Amino acid sequence: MSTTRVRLSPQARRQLIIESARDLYGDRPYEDVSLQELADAAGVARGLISHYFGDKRELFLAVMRDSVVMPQDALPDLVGLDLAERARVTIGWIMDAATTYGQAWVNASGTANLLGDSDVQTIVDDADDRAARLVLDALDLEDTPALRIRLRTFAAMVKSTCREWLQRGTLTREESLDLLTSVLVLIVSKETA
Amino acid sequence: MSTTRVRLSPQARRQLIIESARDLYGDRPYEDVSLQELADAAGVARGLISHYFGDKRELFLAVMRDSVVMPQDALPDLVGLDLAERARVTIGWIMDAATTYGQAWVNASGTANLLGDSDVQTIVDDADDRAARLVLDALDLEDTPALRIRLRTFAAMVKSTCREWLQRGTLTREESLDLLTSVLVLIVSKETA
DNA sequence: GATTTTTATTGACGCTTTGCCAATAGCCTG
DNA sequence: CAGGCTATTGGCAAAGCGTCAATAAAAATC
Repeated sequence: MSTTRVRLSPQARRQLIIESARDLYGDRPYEDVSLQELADAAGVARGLISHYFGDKRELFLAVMRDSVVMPQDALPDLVGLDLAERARVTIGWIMDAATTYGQAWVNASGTANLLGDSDVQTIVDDADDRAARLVLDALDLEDTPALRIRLRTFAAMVKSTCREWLQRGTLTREESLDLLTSVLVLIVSKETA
Repeated sequence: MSTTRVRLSPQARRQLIIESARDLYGDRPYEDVSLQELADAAGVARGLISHYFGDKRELFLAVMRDSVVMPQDALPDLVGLDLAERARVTIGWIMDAATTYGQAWVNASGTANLLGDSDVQTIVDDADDRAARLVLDALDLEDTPALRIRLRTFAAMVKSTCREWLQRGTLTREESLDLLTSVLVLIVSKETA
C-alpha cells in the first residue's frame, strides 16, 4: 500500500486542498470536521495542510475568501434604462449569482463574532463592500461613503432574502426581486437628510 | 487550598455557568475558550459543565438562547400615532434594546453553517421571528405569513445597521433611525403585488 | 545520463482538550 | 445526629492539533 507520492506546485496543491475542504464544509460544520478528514479528502498528509495554511482556522479562512467571491463578469447591458429598471436588473443579477457562486456569501452573513475573531467578519464585510460598489456602478451613482454604508446594510437584507428564497422556499424569485428592488430604490433615492 | 465546596440548586448553577460563559464569549471566540477556562470562570470543575450541558457546543447554544432574548416589557405607548410615527418609535425602541440587551442578537446574524449545524441558525431565526411579531403588534398589523417573512428579511438589515451604528460608528443614531424607519414603512405598505 | 540540489511531502512525537464515570461530600430529612 | 439524596469533584482514556526532522520526487548541474 505504498502509493507513489506526487509533487504538485504549491499553488495547485493549495487550490486542491481548498476545494476538497469546501466540499466538506458544505456538508458539515467547521469544528466537526477534523484536519485528518480534510487531509484524507485532499489525498494528503495532515502535516501538509499545516505547512500550507499553518492553522486549521487559517485553512477555513482561505476557503471562505475563495468561496465568497462574486463573478466579476458580465453585468447585463443597462444603457437607456431608468433607475428603477437598472435596480431591478442588478438585483436580479446578484440573486442569480448567489444561486451558483455566492452560496457562501449568503450563508456566512454575520458569522464573525461567534466563531472566530473578526477575521471572518472582515472577509464577509469585504464581500459586502464589493457588492455595494458593484451596485453603485450599475446604478451609475457616485461612490459616496454615505451611500456605500447604506448599501452595506442593504446587503444584509439581500442575503437574508436569498435565504428565504433559496433555502426556505418562503419567497418566490419574483417576490424577492420586487421586495429588494423597491427597497434599493428607496435607499439610494433618500437624500442625505 | 481546600476550598469548601458549595451546593447550589441546578437552576442557579446553570444560570451562573451561563453568565460567566457569556462574559468569556464576549471577549474571545467560541473555539478559543476551553472548557477549563469556562469552568474556572464559573468557579466550578470541568466535569460539572459536561454534567449540566453535556457538551461544549450545548453550553454555547444555551448561552445563545439566553443572550438573544429581547426584553418583553414596556414598548412605549403608541395610541394616536399614524403608521410612520409608530414605525419610528418601534425601531427606536428596538435599536435601544439592542444597545443593552440584544448585543448578541446583533452580532450573531447568520452564524449558523459555520459553527455548528443549523442549531445556532434556528436560535437566531427564532429571535428574528419574535422581533417580527413585536413589530407587527406595535404597528397594529395583521400577522400574515407574507408580512412576517418580509419583516424577517428586514431584521437582517436592522442588525446590520445597528452594527454600523454601534460598532463601526459609521452611522449616527438619527441616520440609522431614519433609514430603517423609511424602509420599514415601505415594506409593510407594499401590497402583495 | 549520473549526481547534486532543491523543496514538496510525509510520519511521528508531545501537548492540550474533550467526554466520561466512579468517587466524594454538601444539604435536607427524619 | 444519623442517613440518604444528589450536586460536585478529579482523574482516565481517546482524539485532535501544531511542530519538526526525515524522506523522496522533481529540477538543476555537470
